[in-house]
Amino acid sequence: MERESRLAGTVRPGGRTAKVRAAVLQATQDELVERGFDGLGMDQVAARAGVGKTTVYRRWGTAARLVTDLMTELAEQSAPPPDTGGIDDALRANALSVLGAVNDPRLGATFQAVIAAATCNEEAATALRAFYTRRIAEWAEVVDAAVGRGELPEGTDGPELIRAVSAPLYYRLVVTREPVDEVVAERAAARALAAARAGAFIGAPGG
Amino acid sequence: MERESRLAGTVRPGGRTAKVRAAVLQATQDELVERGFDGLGMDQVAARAGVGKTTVYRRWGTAARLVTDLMTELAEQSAPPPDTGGIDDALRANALSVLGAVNDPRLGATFQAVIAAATCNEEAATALRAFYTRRIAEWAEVVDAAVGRGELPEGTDGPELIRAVSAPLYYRLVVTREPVDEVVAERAAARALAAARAGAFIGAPGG
DNA sequence: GGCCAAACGGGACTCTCGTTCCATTAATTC
DNA sequence: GAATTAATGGAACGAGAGTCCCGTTTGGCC
Repeated sequence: MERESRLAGTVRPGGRTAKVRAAVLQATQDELVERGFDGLGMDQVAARAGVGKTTVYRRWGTAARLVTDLMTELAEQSAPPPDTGGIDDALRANALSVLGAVNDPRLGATFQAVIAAATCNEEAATALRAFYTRRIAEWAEVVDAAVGRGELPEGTDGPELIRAVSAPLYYRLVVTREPVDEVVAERAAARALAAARAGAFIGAPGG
Repeated sequence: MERESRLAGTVRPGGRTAKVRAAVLQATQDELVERGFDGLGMDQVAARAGVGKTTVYRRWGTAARLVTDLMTELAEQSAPPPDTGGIDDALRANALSVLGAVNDPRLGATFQAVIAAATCNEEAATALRAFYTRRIAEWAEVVDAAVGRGELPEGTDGPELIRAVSAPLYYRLVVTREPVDEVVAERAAARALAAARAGAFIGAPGG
């Protein structure tokens, strides 16, 4: 059953409603760190936030929506890519920023939760895709600039190259569940760069 | 609460127990295709399999275990890598075999379910990791053979190269949820190969 | 074929999750 | 600051998932 909820776009911003939202999202993240996504109960979130469970159900409805709202909140706080330095530094910076996010206790737990929510909830999946589309587009500009400076072959597909940097990291995180450290991150950046320099990213229609 | 269940290693193989297991796993896969992992109910699986729900709870306990058992069953039916042809054909074959699995209606739904189960269940995660560890090791032998024939630089890390081929596919499947087709698969293989030829896979301690 | 152990099946039971109702509190408007 | 509207909170309710009990069926073994 679909429930009309405003989430971010509240009718009366600033005031009790905003306080409730902040408290609930905070409590959600705390619970994710301690119990993970499958252990996330609306009851416990409400109790932890000092809020009635009716309110949580009314405004979010499901655990997946709770996590989705938390992600969009955190997404607005992330830093933009740098526009200085060579492309090798930029790709390394990209890999390391992913690394920093997934290895941070709070962010990492949230990350895992969002991916878990996306695997069984279409709305969460859409939000996750939108987040990465924007993030990839931002970093792709850095690639375009590098192409303009002659650091990479003409026609190099920026979004594809950025995806190629983070793909190995997420593959380890989600599929094989191997630990991800600086060595893995830097190698991912180096390998993508090597393929790009060899012209392997030329001619792909961007997404 | 932990429940002792045998799953694959049944005390009395062949007979009623085996029939029940086959029927339940079949029903599980059918339900996954129709409803996905989050819509998987033990009741419905039991009913569909023509089996008492008590039996399903007794032997599997949770939906995650059901899916895990299904995966280990399917894992034993998968084809080994070819040992003929050049490394470029082999990597392409690897990417296309992943593609075939995730795009097959039944296998694809099961795949998604296993990953979903792994994100919120440690046992499923362990089974998934074990599956990929074995799969990667099998294909890494093909890489080693290519190194022996001089097709790739000495010291190329086989497991890492194989991971690099499938990583972009799973990244799309799980994280960005973009469609995965032959073009994407072949590009993934080509890019990994380009990086390998450039020596970007030399010197990584294998996993 | 008869005995025993193990697995299965049905039904009742409990408990958790999610919903509904309504009184209360806070924010906006005049 | 009084009226109005929207959001909150508590409590009771109902549905569904998971558990338990015990009688029945099946397969192994002599």
